Amino acid sequence: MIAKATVGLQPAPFFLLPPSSIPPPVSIEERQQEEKAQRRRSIVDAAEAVLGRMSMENMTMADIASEARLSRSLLYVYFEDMEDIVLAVTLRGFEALAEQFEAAVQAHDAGLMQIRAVGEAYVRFAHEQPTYFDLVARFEARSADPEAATDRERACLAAADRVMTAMTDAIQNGIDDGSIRPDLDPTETATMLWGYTHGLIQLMANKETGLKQQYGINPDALIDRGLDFIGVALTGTSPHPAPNIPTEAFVAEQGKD
Amino acid sequence: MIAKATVGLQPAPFFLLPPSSIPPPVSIEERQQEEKAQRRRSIVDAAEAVLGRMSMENMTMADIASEARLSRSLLYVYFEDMEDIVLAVTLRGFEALAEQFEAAVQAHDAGLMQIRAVGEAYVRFAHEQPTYFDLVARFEARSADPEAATDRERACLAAADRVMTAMTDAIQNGIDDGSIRPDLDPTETATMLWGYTHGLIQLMANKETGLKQQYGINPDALIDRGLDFIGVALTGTSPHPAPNIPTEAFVAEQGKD
DNA sequence: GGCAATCATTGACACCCTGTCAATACGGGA
DNA sequence: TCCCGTATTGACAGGGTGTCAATGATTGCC
Repeated sequence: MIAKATVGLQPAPFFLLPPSSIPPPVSIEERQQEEKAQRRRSIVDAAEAVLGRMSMENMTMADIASEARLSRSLLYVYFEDMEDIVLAVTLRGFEALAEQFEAAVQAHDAGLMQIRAVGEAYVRFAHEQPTYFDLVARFEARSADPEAATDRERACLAAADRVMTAMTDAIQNGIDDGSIRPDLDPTETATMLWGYTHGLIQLMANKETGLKQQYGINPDALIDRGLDFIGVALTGTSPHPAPNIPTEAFVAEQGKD
Repeated sequence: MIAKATVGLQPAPFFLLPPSSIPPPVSIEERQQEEKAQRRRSIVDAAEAVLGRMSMENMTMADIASEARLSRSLLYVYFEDMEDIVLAVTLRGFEALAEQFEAAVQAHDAGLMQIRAVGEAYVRFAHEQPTYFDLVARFEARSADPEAATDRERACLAAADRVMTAMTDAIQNGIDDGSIRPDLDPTETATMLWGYTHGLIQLMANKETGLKQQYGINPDALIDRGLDFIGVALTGTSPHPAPNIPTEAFVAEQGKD
């Protein structure tokens, strides 16, 4: 990760600065702000590292503090409580996910392919960044109070919106280019698909071994099949000219075999 | 709630029993077992009642004990810890859900209708028994160690299996009666659908207000649309004879508008 | 009925975690 | 060098958990 450079404000040449200075900031106050932000970042880094090796329920403030080599009290200066810190890590997770989704959309032309790629990106995300995935899942499982949201919660919701937007765009593209049936509402469908894929991937992530040994299910194959399944629904015709639902009489007839 | 009657073992008429006796048990040891079970049940009742008015994170052993009018220490005699108690409530949730699913399947003849009814039953369940739904969702979000499972965890998994079986049966019925396309594997498809519907309903349950005010989405309508969507995928043809994916050239052409 | 044994129940304790606050250390400006 | 505001910390109170020895109740036996 590369820290974002301060744009449009050139620092003095390094050979004019006292040795302890850090390049970008100019005024003292500015440097103090920068240091504060840096400290905040290092706390979030520490929390992320700890979450890489233990679950959230077991993590304590002391764990984070010792990982960051700070006193526990200091964490409360920079963050409300542990929930606040965890939300900061969660925000990183959502942002990483949004980037993956946006890249997936850009990598293809046809809308249907873009949606498929988004699904595959989410599978990869869950696999390669399990810490982030767990945090995103946890956030999705929380009931979000509409108005009464923290700044940090709002930031997560905004990043989640980027995720949704990527999917909405892909669906709109698909409708425009004819690869997705036109009777779908892009926003509504994106929401549905988000719920679907999240649900399926969460199921796979958590019940993988159980499903494998109890039902003989191959997780990767199932996910593939699941994405195919969504593809069928996206291309198929509207459900309202009802499909082949047999009459009760027909079913009774079948039952005689 | 009416306690299940002990079948096939008639108690003595109540006027022949000493006033303190409880009808069914015969031997003393048997009665002690029954009392033990009753106490366990009353603890789970208490936990369920408490969960009806506060979230799991906020609940404490003291809350459960006071609701059950027992000392906190006693809870540890009957259960390992709070997790154990909560799992017992979760088991009730899974069993209630399984009953709903089985009833939904029995209420219809055509497989596709059965699956639709199962979906609607799940929506109703989430709406009418939110405590159970939250517990089921929490259980689904936990990574289940395959072998290293508590007895109580195993019981939950068994109840979850009933849920899956109801869906598998419905899909098999649908394939047999022609209302569902025959190239689907029932078990695999049931797993997929469970993940999908759970994901969608969880999304709706938690983000309802947010989606409503940010995207103008009507939750109930979205769920309906979502079940339609699944219906399309269940009836549609196999994806492998690929749908209308436009060539890159075609897309480029479209882009010129 | 009385007594010993067994079981159910409880209060008290030690430990851990959280969140706060007064006290201390640090660094810039006069 | 000293003063002042900020950063940092140790120590504390409060509350939750899980355990254990002590107490109370019930049963089996005489």
